[in-house]
Amino acid sequence: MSADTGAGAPESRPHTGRRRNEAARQAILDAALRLAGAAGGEAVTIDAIAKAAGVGKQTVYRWWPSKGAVLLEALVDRAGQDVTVPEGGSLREELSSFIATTFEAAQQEPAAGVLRTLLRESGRDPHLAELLRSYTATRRGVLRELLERGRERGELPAGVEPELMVDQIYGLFWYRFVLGHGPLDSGTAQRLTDALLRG
Amino acid sequence: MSADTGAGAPESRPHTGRRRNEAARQAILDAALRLAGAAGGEAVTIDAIAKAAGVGKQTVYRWWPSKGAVLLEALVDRAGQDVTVPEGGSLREELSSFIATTFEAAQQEPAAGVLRTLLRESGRDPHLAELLRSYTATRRGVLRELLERGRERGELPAGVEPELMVDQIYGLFWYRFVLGHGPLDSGTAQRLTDALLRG
Amino acid sequence: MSADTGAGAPESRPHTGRRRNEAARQAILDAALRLAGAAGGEAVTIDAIAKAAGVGKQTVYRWWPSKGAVLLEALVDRAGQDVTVPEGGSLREELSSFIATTFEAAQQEPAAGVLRTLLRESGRDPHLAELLRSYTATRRGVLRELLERGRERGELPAGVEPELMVDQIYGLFWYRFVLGHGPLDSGTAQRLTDALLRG
Amino acid sequence: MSADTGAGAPESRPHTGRRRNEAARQAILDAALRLAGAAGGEAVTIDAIAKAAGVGKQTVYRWWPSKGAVLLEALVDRAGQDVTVPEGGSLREELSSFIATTFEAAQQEPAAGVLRTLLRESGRDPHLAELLRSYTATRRGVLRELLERGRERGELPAGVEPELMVDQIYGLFWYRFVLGHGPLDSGTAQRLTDALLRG
DNA sequence: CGATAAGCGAGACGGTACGTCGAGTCTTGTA
DNA sequence: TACAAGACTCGACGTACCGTCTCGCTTATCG
Repeated sequence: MSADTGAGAPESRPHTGRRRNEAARQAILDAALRLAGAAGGEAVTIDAIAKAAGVGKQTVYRWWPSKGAVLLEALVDRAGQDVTVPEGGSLREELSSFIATTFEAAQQEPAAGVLRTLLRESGRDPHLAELLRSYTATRRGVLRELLERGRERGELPAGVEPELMVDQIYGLFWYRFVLGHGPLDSGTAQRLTDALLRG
Repeated sequence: MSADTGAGAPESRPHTGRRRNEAARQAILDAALRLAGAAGGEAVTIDAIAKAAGVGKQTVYRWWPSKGAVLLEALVDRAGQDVTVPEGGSLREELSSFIATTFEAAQQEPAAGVLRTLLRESGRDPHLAELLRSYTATRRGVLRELLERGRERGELPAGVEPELMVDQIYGLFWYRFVLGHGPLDSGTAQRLTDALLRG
Repeated sequence: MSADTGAGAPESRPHTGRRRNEAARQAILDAALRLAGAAGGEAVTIDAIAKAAGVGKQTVYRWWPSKGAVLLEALVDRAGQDVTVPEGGSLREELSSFIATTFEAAQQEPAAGVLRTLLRESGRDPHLAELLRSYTATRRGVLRELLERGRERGELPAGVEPELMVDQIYGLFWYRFVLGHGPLDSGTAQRLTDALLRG
Repeated sequence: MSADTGAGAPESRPHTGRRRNEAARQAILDAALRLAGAAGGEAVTIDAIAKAAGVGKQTVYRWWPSKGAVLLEALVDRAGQDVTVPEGGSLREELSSFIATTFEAAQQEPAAGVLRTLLRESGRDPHLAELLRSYTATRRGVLRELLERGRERGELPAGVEPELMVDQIYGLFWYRFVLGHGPLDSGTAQRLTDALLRG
């Protein structure tokens, strides 16, 4: 996400100069998460993040192209791992559990605030939109694998397309998350699962 | 949407002074639509709309609370009526047609640009978020009625919740519309319909 | 200096929109003078001027191209008029008095601070350099007229060039003002006058 | 000018580690001169000098307190020696020649650019202002000696103060050099000499 | 009719955040 | 210990929009 993670090629000039300050990176991500979570959707400015992290604004811009990129990395680093893929049950159980966990995790701060801010910023910032696209693709991939495993076990109704199912699930999630007109609780997760696996 | 010019309450002083300039209203809506459609996601500022409409900024603020409210009204006035509810077929036919029409209508300019801009602005502007909430509620209502009519005709599988179905449909639509990772064509509409009515 | 001073041509569209706020203009000039005088040569930032004047930064930039332009206008408006041209004496008396007054006026705050800041900024800002050039040209013109009047009365030694004399006077002034290695008092003014009129 | 590398005091540890790289010093001075001369008044940043010299920024700061100090040393080392004091003529001849040479030398690149940059920076940098003060004091000293030798030969008019004459000469020079409103040629040098020695 | 009350185009106003630039300092690995 | 490289904190820069507030003018309605 941030600096060159891959590289690998030892290009003769391995590195010169001062290294990236990992403490600063952590402080920035912490501050971003804290502000986005606390403000719950309020305006989170780069100046505020930098000040809260005790860091120069330039240090933020040096490593991230935009506010949203910071938040996305913060989300992935900090709040991303709490949706673990359930294993060892029927597809119905696994799917229902996965959906319920996703719903719950996304609605707790600071994740909820971060998601809202990400959505807001992605409208302005094409680069973030791209990052968000690949982030969601990853998430869809996880869910899709869960479904594929179910299909291999013969638990998926005939004629069902995993691709479409995945988008129905995440689509409903985002739709309700943004508009807030309906609940995102475990009951909903259960009913959605039933509807999807019906037939 | 805009301020009620009617003033239904029979106050002692019903109206004095110059009336609202309808031409200006049209020019503003036109300009908003044009900019949002053309830029296709670019920044649409109030200054730009006012200038493009040959209008003072105050004239915009006098009648609409925010940029987004202008766009929403433009959408409803101009690009809203092309999703007509199909009647006189099986539920499967009606639903598939409705979804396909919705998909298609939303992907043509200027509607697509306007929708994108609305989404973007709704993140910043709580007032617009509210408007958008009620706008989408209206749309959901239309779809829901279609489903209810189908249920009355006994065409809905048992145990199906229209509320959830509606959100699966619009959820998938927005999810793909925003991220653009999958198609929103008539084939998708058909497969989605099949999946929903399965069982 | 600031807004359209000349114009004159009534161009059919005399004016539209809100007028320039004269109070803001005064507040900005006051603040600039105060800061430049108090700091005595310290960094005077646009932000500081705007804040001190209770004005948005944009209002400064709307009317002046740079910090220095503000200061120059402040100088001309406020601190410019205290060097009055003496009349009704011998050239020697007039000149000596003019020089002494110039020396004295320039060394009092806020004028001194403003002059120093102007000099400093003119190095960075070509536009200000131009303004400063024309400002100093005006000042030279005044002194030159004084000399010409003396010449007409036959009080100027033969073979003397007023142009050169003017630059000797102002040159010495700026040289000592900037470097501070010698006094700029009435004694110096007297001796300089004597040296120039000798022969 | 730069840090005394000598370390004359016989401490127990006269020197440890790597010695100063003379090539780097030369490269820095070269680069500074080149940039100041080429840009002719443009912004000369420390980063730019360091990069142009193929040197780390720290190496500049290790040996010079500021950008201006670099430039001043460059000026003294490279462009300073071309104003030789003429000897063996009448005071009038010597003075006229000295002034003309000064005028000419200062107007050629890179000296002119360096002088302008020095002047500009001295406004920001108090340390440089001090250096510049002592540099100009040296120059004044040279000119003053020339005048004193003339006085001893009885070539100076009675009642003339060398101190004032020196400042009239250098004052006029800087004044015209900065503002550029009048020529600094040999004719001017001649007329200035005549004016100063009149009487 | 005049008085009063809007609406209008224009644009200046106080603010807030932006993303960039340069300064001087600090931290690497290498020489 | 100096050096090239380059990351760091800091502070000012000039710009972009925001939503509000005058201006002078143009319509309308009312007494």
